[in-house]
Amino acid sequence: MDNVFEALNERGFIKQVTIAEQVARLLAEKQVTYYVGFDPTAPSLHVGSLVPIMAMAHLQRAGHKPIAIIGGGTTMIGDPTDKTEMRPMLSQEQISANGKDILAQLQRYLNLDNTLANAENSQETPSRVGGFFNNADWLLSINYIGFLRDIGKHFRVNEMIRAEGYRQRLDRELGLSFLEFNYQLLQAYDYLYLFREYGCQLQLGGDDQWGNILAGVDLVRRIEGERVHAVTFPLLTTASGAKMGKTAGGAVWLDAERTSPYEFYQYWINVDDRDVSRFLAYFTFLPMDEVRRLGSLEDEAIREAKEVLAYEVTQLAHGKAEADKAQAASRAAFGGGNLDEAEMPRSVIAAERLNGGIPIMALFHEVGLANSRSEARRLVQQGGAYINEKQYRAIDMIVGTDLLEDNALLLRAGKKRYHRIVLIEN
RNA sequence: GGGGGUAUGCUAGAGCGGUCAAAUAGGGCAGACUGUAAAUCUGUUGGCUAUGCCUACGGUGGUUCGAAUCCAUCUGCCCCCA
Repeated sequence: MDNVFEALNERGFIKQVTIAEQVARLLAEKQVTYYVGFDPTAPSLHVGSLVPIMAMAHLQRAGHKPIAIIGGGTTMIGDPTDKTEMRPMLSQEQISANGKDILAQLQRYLNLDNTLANAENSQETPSRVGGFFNNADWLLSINYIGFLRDIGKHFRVNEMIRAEGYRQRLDRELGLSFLEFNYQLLQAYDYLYLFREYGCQLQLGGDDQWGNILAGVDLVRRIEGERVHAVTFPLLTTASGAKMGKTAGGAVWLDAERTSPYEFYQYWINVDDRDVSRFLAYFTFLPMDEVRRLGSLEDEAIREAKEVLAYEVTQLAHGKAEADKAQAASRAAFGGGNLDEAEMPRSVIAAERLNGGIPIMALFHEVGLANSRSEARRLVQQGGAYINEKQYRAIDMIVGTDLLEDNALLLRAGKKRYHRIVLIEN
């Protein structure tokens, strides 16, 4: 095993560590079981989760054993650390359904045994294959009095309220419900449980989880007398300060249904110049030499780096075929390539509708390039509406068959959003 | 349990009873510039069968010719006292 810890550090994954030398040595000496928790409130992960996923993948490639858990139990509490608001409470069915989808996504990056999804697939289990669990499995059945006596007694309230996350909530007017106050205990208990059942010795998470993770570290030490470890990732923001992975239409999801490979690719190729080298280090497996080379490109040349970034990340998330298509489409749309071949959002309409003519506003609205007719109207008025790369500014424009090229129309809204309309007979 | 405060558009946050689809900022969108970048400038930002109409200012019900603005009540949140 090479030095993964150093590799992770070099790639920028490490923000805080319990004891760096110990963790580095541990990872160098033997196979370590490590875990990361994922939020199961949506049926898909988004690009923000790629940081922990990539870190896990690096570790697994280095021979260590991952465990991914979804917080079916803790989600029912709501982590007060993300002080914005309480997370929505979902039913257990919903959470485990989401969990299945999330597992499928994780499996693109990690070799995980899908105990949760379908048991039939468990052939031989190589030792590196990781696990995937829902902490509801052990949290839901907890006996209150027993938990208080066994676990609760190890937590000092004065210590807890001194912690940053809680203090903020207490200082502000938001307040903190008793329910939320218990979140940390449950997360700590997860760690204890995974240590006991699977010998898990390392938990990784976002830096906002530091306090919660340490609570688990302490709990294991107090009860089991064993030293386990914690590593946090820096919380990613883009160079312009926005939260990573947010875009006009909302989050950038890993699910191809929610964010098409093309859009996904576009997200990455459009990142701020200043983010390119960091992102290459985080989100691709390219050797650091290559990352540094690409990252040092300047001005126009940096587009090469962005293209590599977009291609690599898309390939990891959606596979080579999709990445190739997304790349071709992007080149076509922005590099003067062949737009006809390009893979882009498309829809079909009946030929006879076009014979009658369709108002331009209705057309842009219908294909989703505008959220309402009013928005479409604005788009047209402001010169953002193009058909076959020709701008149309008249709101009373009627689109008819005369505009067809190869039996299709290429709509464009603004600079970057394309949509192809293909005619079908009947 | 008692007293007080607050609830506005994507967010934050103004808003004399009429001239409020609602100031301002951020965000979004579009245009110019450019490298599918950043910064900057300009326009725009509820919906629609569109110089007008409809729906909106926590819910409901009132007062009024007329309410986001007044009253009652309900709900949520916050603060103080117990």
